[in-house]
Amino acid sequence: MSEISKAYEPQSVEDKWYDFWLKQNCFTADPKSSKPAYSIVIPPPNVTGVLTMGHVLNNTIQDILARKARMDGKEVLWLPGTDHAGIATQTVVEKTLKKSGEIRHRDDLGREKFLERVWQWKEKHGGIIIQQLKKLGASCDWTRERFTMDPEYSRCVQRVFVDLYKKGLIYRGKRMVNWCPVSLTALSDEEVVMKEQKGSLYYFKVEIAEAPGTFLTIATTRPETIPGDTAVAVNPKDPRYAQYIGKHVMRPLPTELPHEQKLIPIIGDEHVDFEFGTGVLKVTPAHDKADFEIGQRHKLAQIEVIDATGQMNDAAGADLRGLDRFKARKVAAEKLTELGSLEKEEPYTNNVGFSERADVPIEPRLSEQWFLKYPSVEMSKACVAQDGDKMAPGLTDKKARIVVATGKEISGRNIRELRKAALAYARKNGIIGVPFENEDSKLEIRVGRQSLSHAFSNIGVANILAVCVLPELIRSAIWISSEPHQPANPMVKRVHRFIAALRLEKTLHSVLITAKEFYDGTVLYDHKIKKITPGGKSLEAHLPKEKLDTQPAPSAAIKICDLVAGVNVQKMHFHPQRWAKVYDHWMSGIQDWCISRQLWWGHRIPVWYRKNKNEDGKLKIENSRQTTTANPSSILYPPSSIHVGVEPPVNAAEWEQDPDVLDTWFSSWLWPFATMGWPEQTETLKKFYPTTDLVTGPDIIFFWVARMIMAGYEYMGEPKFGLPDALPFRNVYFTGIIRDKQGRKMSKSLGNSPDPLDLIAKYGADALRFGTMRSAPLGQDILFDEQNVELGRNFCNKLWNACRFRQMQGGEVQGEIDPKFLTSDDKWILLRLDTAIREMDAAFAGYRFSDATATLYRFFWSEYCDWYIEASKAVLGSAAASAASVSASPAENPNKQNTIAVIDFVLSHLLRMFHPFLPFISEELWHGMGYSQDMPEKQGGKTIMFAPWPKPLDDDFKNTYGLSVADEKFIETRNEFIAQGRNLRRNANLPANKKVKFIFKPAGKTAANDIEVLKLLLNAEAVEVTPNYQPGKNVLAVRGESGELFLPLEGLIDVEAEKVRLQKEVEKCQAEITKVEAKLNNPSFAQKVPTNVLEEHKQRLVEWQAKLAHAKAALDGLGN
RNA sequence: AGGCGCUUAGCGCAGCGGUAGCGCAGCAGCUUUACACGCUGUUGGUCGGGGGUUCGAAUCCCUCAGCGCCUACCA
Repeated sequence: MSEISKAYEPQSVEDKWYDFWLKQNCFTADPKSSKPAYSIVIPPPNVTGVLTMGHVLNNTIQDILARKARMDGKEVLWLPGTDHAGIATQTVVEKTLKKSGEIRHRDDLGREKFLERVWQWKEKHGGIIIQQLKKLGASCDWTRERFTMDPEYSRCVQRVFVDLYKKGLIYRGKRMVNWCPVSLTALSDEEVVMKEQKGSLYYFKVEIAEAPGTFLTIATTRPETIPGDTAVAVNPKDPRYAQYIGKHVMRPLPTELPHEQKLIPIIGDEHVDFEFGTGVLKVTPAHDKADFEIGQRHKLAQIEVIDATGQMNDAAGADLRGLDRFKARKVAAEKLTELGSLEKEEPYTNNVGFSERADVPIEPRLSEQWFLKYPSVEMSKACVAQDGDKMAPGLTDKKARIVVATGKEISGRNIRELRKAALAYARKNGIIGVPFENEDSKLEIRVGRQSLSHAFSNIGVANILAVCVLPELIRSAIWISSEPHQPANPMVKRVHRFIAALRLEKTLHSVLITAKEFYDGTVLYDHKIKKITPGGKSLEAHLPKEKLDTQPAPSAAIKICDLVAGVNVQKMHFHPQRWAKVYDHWMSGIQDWCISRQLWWGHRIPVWYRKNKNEDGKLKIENSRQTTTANPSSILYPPSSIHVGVEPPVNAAEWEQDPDVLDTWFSSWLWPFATMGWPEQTETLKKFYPTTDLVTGPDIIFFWVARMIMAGYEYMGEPKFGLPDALPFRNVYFTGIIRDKQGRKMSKSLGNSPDPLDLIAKYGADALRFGTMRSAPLGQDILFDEQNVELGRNFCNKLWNACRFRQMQGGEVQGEIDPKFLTSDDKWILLRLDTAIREMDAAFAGYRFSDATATLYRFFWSEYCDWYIEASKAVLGSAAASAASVSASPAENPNKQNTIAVIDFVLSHLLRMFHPFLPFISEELWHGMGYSQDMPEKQGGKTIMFAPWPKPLDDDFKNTYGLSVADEKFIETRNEFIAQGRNLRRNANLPANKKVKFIFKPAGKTAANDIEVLKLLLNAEAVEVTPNYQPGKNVLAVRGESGELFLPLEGLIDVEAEKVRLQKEVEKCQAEITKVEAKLNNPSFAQKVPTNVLEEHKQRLVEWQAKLAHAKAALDGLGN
């Protein structure tokens, strides 16, 4: 680094070091290492995707975590890979082929040929995003790169399918699914986005067959589905219509049907909202989810009138047949008008589900699909730490008891409000039982059934101190335990969650709760013996039975508190934690997952059906796309006609494989362990599973995070892995969403999404990383502004030049600092470094990366460069002036040598703190400055990547070098003083380049160097030290702790500006004094306030009074 | 409709019970020998409105308003 350029040029540096790291295998993870493991799996990007700002944010965070962990001495695995992204990829390839005119439909090529083309596409575009990640500096272990359609990975997917099938969790069924008429596939609920659509609400009347002349009016947004109606529903409680239940109406469409086929029944169903529309609902079981369920309840027929492509079929009648569903809507409305049935049409806006990928309205459609009942739901739900969980450990302390014992009044205008307030209070303070309002609206603490319900729903398992389960619940609990996948009422689910939570405590894993124990009374979790105490005897002994339900008084509750404490479940943490609530909510209402997709690109379902010849010679194989039969129940195959297995059946010719593939997420959810060699117990799994952190966006919390947790429990929880916990990761960091300056989402159509590669080319990868991280506070969306990247670039340049400055002082790296020669500024910067390291550690502990960058920015720029470097010139400059030649050795001047040693000390720490954020420039300077030479080969000698993360300075260090808070305080007040001195110049209207003479009247003794620093930082011609100086007229003056500083104006400059400034100062002082005095004069203030605060205020008053006196004196000095 | 979050200087944010702060932008002045991708100084705020608790509120509570996100959706 002898000829170091004036500006940092990232382009020449970045590739060089990335290649170096790769060649030296710096990113590869060794499962045999004795170091503790740190692991993270990349959220696999779409294999054919390109890097977006979202990826930049996400992967920068992961890289920061990985690099920090390496410096902490961990064996780091950052496992990269890509996702085959079924629908997205297939759609892109299909579009491209159609665009080139090669095909009109994928059927033109056929499955095999089409897949060939997708693989070709993958080969061509698949590597792009990986290369881009490398540009960003991502330190992934590329030797372990995985793709979700790698042969081994595919095997994992099939194995899991087969396993879940055998467990009875995967079933095939004819259900209402979200059908995409463009992609021609079913979608999961998560792949459907709701959008507001303007349309019409059509009111049409139908005649009641049994009461000619009587009409019912129905409101609908979808008249085209009338031919599919098989009933009309009203709410049985609706007095207007209840009388008609059981009668029939004439369905107006299709018109050509004979009379008897137009008759459909009027049914009563609670689902009907009598406030909406007319209160009469047409029921189309084949094309609406809710209607389907009504149909199930009333055993209605299902008539499909819309085909897979969104066109009306024969059943829709002659008028609509062959029409597109939207066109058909208009035609149907016209038809109704013709029939005199349409009463009115009003504009109406409603939410319609859209296919996320194809961006067209989905069509609820009956079809045969594969479904999964999620496994390990209870464990997965309970393992994520919820808000307030952290209170659990302290719940047995006084705080928890006081809440109850004090019986604090909580008010509310009505019962509902009262309950809300009570719950909020309980949540905040820890509770025993749950505050509950009784018949007189008085608050009481109730232990019992109601409290349980509230406790579970509102406070979360971890905060519950005592739980008494009553018989009614107990039966439910047993039921749900034996039927884990049955839908259950909310109360039962809560109980179940509680039990799951108990089981998470290892000692409880095998505790069985018998029906008798439940039924006999109460079940308790006894914190002391860490057991559920059966039979409820322990509780009965302390609490008379009648108190349980009726007299829940605080005193009773306290007794329980002494005996029993809550369950503390803190396994996995979300950052920010509020996402845990979202997760919990979704897990509570979890629905079976439709896992089959009518696509070709993906993992083909490992199910084969025996070919059966019909009379016509055609193969009789269930094909979901052509099924129109109305059998809603799941289809059971005799074992001889279905084969489910990883391997195809023998006599393959007699079998036909299911044509469908699996949802992409059905492979992604295995990512944390399928990438590590599962189902074998590999070295990698042993060492690196569970992973430490996961970094992802909150938008895939359901798609991916939740499912990975469930898969983790289901598959890594097996005894053979011997894991204390099966969860796939310990922390989940949710990034914000990147938006543009105006707060809009980045999108291709808006063109507001910059290409990260352009930004890297323009500013450097480090600049992009730093700029992004600096503007990305935990838990908030990020407004992207190129200015941030520019700032990152400037920052790198500043760092570059700060190091350049050190280089220009010459000499070898100075390792030894001699306490004898430390200046005040040296001590100060060392103490500031200590603070910075501590702040960094705190920021990392809380995943607050923007705080970390703020600390780096402040310490390096505002403290090190602006103050320390400038002050150090007082020491360095004098020697430099006398020995400008290159050969001049700092050794000739021990003061200079020592200051350089401090600079080297600070910079070598600083570069390491920068490294996770700025990997390239920190590495370049690490070597360029020669800091690598002092380090052991494997700890920074070869690369800064493995240099140890700086530790805060310990007391030993501080004692050795005589660092104390007083040193810090001294420089800080000195700096304020200098700022005021500079302000004097400014107020005297002196141009910055004009050298003037200051007079300094020290308050105590002052080191010579401190005076020199003063001169330098004030840009003064000289600072004369005159202990007895008496300012005359027209002398500007400021006062600080170390003394007074004067600037004689010698009649050169007008003093008005300074007068104005001083006047303002006087006013400010007076205002502050008034404020403080007002407080101090308040008798209750002095009485009630803690003494330290009182002292602080008194001290403040003295300070402001002194300042005021000084300002007034200065004003007088100017001739007032 | 429910849930969550946000509202502090022109913009982006921090502070979360004890003298209102940071960065950017703005303004003024500087080729001060590391850096103009820089240096120095500096102007901007009754902390969304209202009420309450407190000796003391940007900070805690209630309430209203606006913005955003998520979940669920009524045909």
